[in-house]
Amino acid sequence: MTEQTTPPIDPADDLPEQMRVRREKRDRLLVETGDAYPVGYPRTATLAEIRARYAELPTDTASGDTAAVTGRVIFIRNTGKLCFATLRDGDGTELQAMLSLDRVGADRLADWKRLVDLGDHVGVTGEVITSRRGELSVLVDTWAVTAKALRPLPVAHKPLSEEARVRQRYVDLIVRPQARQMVRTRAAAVRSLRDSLHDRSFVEVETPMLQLIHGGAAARPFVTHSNALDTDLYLRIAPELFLKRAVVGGIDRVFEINRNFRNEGIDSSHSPEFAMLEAYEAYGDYDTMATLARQLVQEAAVAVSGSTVVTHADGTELDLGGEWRSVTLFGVLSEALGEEVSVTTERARLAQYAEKVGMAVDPKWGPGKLAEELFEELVVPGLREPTFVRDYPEETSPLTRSHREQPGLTEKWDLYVLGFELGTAYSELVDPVVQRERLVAQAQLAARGDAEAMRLDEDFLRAMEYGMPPAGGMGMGIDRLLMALTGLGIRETILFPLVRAE
RNA sequence: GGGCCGCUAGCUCAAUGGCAGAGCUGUGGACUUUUAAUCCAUAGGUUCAGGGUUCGAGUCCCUGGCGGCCCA
Repeated sequence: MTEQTTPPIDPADDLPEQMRVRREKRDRLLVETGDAYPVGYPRTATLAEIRARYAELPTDTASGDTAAVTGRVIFIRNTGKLCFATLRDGDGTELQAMLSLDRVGADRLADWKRLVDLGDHVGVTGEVITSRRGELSVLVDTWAVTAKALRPLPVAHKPLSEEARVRQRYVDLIVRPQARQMVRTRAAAVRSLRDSLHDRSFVEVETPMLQLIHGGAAARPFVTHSNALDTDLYLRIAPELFLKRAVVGGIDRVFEINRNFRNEGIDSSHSPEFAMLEAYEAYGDYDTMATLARQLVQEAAVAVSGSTVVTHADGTELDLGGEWRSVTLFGVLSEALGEEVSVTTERARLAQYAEKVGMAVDPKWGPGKLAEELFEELVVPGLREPTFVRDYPEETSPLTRSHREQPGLTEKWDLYVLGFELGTAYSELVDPVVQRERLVAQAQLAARGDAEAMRLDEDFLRAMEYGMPPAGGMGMGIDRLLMALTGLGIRETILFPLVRAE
């Protein structure tokens, strides 16, 4: 129940002291200087421009030039008659401002000490000089608060808790250079992917996020609702079926970089929304896609770090250069088991291996799925260097062309690095009759309650019946790529990852 | 879904069942060359929420919330 007659309690009354103090400073700025949030500041140079222009200015020298600069106060040291502040620009460049009694006068010096806090945005105008310690500085004549911060910054030299970093990324970005760097690293990597694909005549398209039927992968979808159509829609789990429609229509080299949504677990390597590159190339196959994937990653590494050898946050190096190791699924699994297994190995024997290593076996798994599970358990954690794992069983890859030489296998590879899957590619299945058979089988699984199985997409099958050229298709996780390039967890690579409500 | 660990000042963290603390931050003061400045003084708490045991609970028990790790 709301009491209408009494005025609401001033929320400021209930604030922690430090926020109350900052609000009072804001009020004083409004009253005494007219504004705490002016429309701008007559800036003549960015901090980076000043740093570049006066890089050679010797210690304890006055340049004779006046500049007006802006930045967030990230460091402040006030003494009796001389104050120092470090300003930082959005690009991370820092520059010192110095306020001396003889330049700004007693009143404005007192104002500075009284009203300016760590975290405020300010503009300062004065001569560009170097301090006695050689620090490039603006010796201030006039200054203004351009945006008063009402919340204190966290302690600069203690790491924020993991949770605070993710929930308040804006604070993380202010206090942690690596967080700012990740934003730019990610942008550089994504830009590199686009440039590399454009260089190879791939056309970028955007296909539906909202789909009537979700398909192209095995995953549980998010469901939403269209009021206009009065029908449920799915957030896409993959763009695959639309990109193939585009190839049918003659977009021979096509790609999309966009988000997929999977209504599944959230942990250090899984986000419910994740960015993905998918590319299709008419008259390509899984070999041309392997070359493409390798070049995309190597060019992204160079774009991000200048070398195909990337250095991770913990200091370890990862060499992404050269040709990459290429193995077959059953070859590398046989190696791990110490005995030869193949796609024709009976399920019972594979189940024995699973039991031996203490793996839980789902009775619904066929021999192909069982082999893949064994591979994931025994082999994947050790795949640190980039490795193509080729030739998966037909059983688990319904949208993949059968192997041109080996019955029961498909022309599919998964690319592993640092023990996780970075990408996957197929020689695409383009026979519409076989495609329909396999999709019908999947739909029957769905009817038995397998939420991950695909429903039958008749429009996709109709498109295929018009004839899709032979093609290679490839998918790569963008967040995973950033993990490979930086060695960080997925929540660090995503600027604003989904978190539970506070 | 299961198990374990955590949640205390703005931030990072202490505190045998017995007065809820430190550093940084803040506030007041000193200091015209600081670089995580220094010195003096000082403020700041619904200990995640609710319930229970107890003379007494941040601490023990129960329920819930949020987070992390491991497992499925």
